[in-house]
Amino acid sequence: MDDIRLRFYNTLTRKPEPFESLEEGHARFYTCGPTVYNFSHIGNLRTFLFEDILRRTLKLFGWRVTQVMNLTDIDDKTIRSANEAGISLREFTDTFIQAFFEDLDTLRIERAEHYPRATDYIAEMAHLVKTLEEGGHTYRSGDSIYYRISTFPAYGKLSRIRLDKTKAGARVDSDEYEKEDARDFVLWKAAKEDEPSWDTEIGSGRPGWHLECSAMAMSLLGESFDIHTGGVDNIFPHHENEIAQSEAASGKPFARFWLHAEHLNVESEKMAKSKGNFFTLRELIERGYDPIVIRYLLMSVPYRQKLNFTFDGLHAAEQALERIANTLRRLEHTPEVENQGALCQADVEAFRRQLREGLADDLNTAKALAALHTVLHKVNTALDGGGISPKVRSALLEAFTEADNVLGIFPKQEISETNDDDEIQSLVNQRTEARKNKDFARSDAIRDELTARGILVEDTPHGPVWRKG
RNA sequence: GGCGACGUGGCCAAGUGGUAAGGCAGAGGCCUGCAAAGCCUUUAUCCGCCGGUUCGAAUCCGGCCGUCGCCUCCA
Repeated sequence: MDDIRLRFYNTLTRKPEPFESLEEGHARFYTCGPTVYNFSHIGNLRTFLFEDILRRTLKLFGWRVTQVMNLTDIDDKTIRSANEAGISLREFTDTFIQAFFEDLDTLRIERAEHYPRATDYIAEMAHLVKTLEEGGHTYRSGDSIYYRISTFPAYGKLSRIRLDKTKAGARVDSDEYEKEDARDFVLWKAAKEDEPSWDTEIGSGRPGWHLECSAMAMSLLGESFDIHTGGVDNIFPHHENEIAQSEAASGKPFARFWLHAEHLNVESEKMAKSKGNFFTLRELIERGYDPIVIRYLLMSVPYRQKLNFTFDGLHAAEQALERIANTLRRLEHTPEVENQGALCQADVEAFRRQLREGLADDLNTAKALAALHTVLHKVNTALDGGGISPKVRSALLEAFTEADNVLGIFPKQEISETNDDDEIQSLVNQRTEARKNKDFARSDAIRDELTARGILVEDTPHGPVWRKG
């Protein structure tokens, strides 16, 4: 299985490329994180989930991973919202940073190694501007500092945008500051009275958005690293500007791979507050949806495809997961057989291979999930037929653990040993007794009572199995 | 106008030259005292349309139609 090579579609080259890390065995990547002025919506989370699959896949393929995800805790929106709430910026963003981490946990998204806050890296940002100034890439207008795009010939290499062909006047620049060229962007905003500002080596003010990511990425990962990710909307101008800043300052290539997650639509429409189809994770959970169902749905479509988030889709995901859980439960409650069994080692190996091939193919989660469903079907058939031998069964469980380390969708071990377990077991036993005596009226009555308590009983060839429904 | 993505059965979706994975939903059946779970059978001679290349295309090329995204701070 060592022959399977990880490949990613690189926005920079617009081609799939085999992944190699700059540092032997160590993959370093930077992911644009949330602007913490609100709760994360499912579109945000889709991108964060894609990054979760990325880091888990890198680990599956043997890399040590260092992931950095920034927290943008200073921008126009955070400042305005904090002012409206009448609290400090720090206090305001703390709340949403905490909420953000809660949402990650809810969706079983693994923690990155670093979550730098923009406001903790002001000195680094100022220093980066200083370097750019010394290199002649900037100019000042008022007390603000701008990046002069004409000094960076490679500008546009990521987005392949040609600024001279861009539709003129498509959008009026609302910035109050004076720029020499409409294409230039602000690195450093002059201090204003009602805004937070910092005194730095380049003067007093606050950082521009693009600057934050360049400074934090280079501080924590170095001037060159392996992968940079984000949503497709970041390609231009954000990532283009990051490249311009970073490479002009360091003289070295910034990130080698650029991976971008497509957006998510809701019921075929762009998610927007004005359309009433805007969902935060919290809202969906309040409506009674299991976070794992949401996770499954979000990963059922590969990250570079638009995903149409629908309630029908949520139901389909729910059913698919139910099927997975049922098979795992069957496997757990069915005794092993002495003979060869009806599932062979080769079936397990085929599953492991297909899972890896799917993930290696630019994180094709749809393919990976299909591989899982295929092996699950084989398991069910075997369980109905010749059974599964101890040897194959243990290989299978190992393969499942490996798969779930990447997918993260298996039901968690139910450790909820409630106080009435004995009572329920007693009822189940009484029902079994009644069935033995063909007293089906009584056995059905007991089953109804259990159902009312939220307990589902299933009669298997190996006796009754019950669970909380 | 510039750059780009996409169009596969009722729905989601895999598939990038060799003859349509998988899931959900529907129908019939097996198993079951009845259920539940599971299994079996069944639903695309066809992959937006037209033309071309090829022994052979959903997959390559050209045109058309349609949907969508970005074009200065929205994942």
